Amino acid sequence: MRTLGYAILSLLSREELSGYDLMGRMRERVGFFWSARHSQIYPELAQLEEEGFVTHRLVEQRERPDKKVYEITEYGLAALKEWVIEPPSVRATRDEMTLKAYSIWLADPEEAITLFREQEQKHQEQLQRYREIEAWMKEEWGADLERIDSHHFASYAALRRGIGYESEYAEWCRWVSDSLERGV
Amino acid sequence: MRTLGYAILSLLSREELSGYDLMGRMRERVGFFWSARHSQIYPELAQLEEEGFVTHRLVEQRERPDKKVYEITEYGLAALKEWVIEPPSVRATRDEMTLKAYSIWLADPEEAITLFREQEQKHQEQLQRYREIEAWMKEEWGADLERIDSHHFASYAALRRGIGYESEYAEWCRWVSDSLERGV
DNA sequence: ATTCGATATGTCTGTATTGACATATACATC
DNA sequence: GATGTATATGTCAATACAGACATATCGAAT
Repeated sequence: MRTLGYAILSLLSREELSGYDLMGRMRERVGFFWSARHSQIYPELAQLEEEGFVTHRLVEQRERPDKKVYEITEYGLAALKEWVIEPPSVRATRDEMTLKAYSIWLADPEEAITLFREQEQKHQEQLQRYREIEAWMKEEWGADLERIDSHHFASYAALRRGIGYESEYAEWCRWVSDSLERGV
Repeated sequence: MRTLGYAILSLLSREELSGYDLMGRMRERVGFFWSARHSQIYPELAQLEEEGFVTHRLVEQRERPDKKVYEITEYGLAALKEWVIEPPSVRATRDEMTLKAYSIWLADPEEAITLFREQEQKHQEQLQRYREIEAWMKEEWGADLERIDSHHFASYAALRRGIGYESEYAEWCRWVSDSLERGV
């Protein structure tokens, strides 16, 4: 199956969601390591349903347009459980900034410094947002964060990756811009 | 222009290469942050030539099949220099392991531990390879690594990102598997 | 009344990327 | 002579993904 399919199942295993709400959850919860536009999500939901991984029911609403609420099936949950412990499909890491760094010797140092300082700032800001969520999780969920069969633990594990990633990225940007500044 | 086009230009700005040799260089030098199959590289070279960024000449060989050797043009070098200091196009980070971690609460702990230990090992091994290259660079290039207009500095800057990335990834995998083991 | 924004669900086209298919040369080994 | 491997260059089909196009409901504000 498609990784996007599992990303959707991973959200539906926690709560029932409409396509629209799924978009929001995707952005909030798993957006930093998997994302998709609605133009990809709606067809994927249809296919998941065709394959028997999810079902939907129509929910009529008074104050908003009606919606289709999707629920994971037993079969879908079983597929998700299997996928979780399988080795990941080898997928090339692609990072444009590292590629730019590889050609940084051709650049005007001042302009390169500006670029890397800006990027450092962006990753620093994202890191800050994650740290705030981390503080909130610890406050709100407490000891649940250590219960490995709790979805709170799983959320925290993913967040830790976000923190580590942004932290390392910001540090690297700082190292590059500092090196450029020393070399000017 | 396409990022792959710049990846190719970044290699051709350092040396002339045939499509086949470009494949090799791509794998060795920038493979960990940008990669492509030959089925993408050959058409890309043709398009870069059509757009005036590169030119090629035929080189006849005796002990091997003949080849097309590509060279970056002045125009191509100017385009590369501009691209290097431009902010990167926003590209979604996608990481399947983090997505799996988000659903780890559904998994059998023993099997999850195996998965994350294996992944830790893989990233640790890659980190080791990078550290060896780092040692070689320091030995071989010495003070050049601090000359910001030297391509050796740029190579080192990219390598540092690889080291940071793998180091952080391995550490995260270890944290996850240790947490799972404590929780069993 | 109209306009705007949030909610809600879709389709379509183009590009990026992978994996398979396809072909040819030259050397080394069996 | 046959087989395998590295070198060398391509095409083609399918999938993944982004961005644009398209439509409709409902509440709030003008």
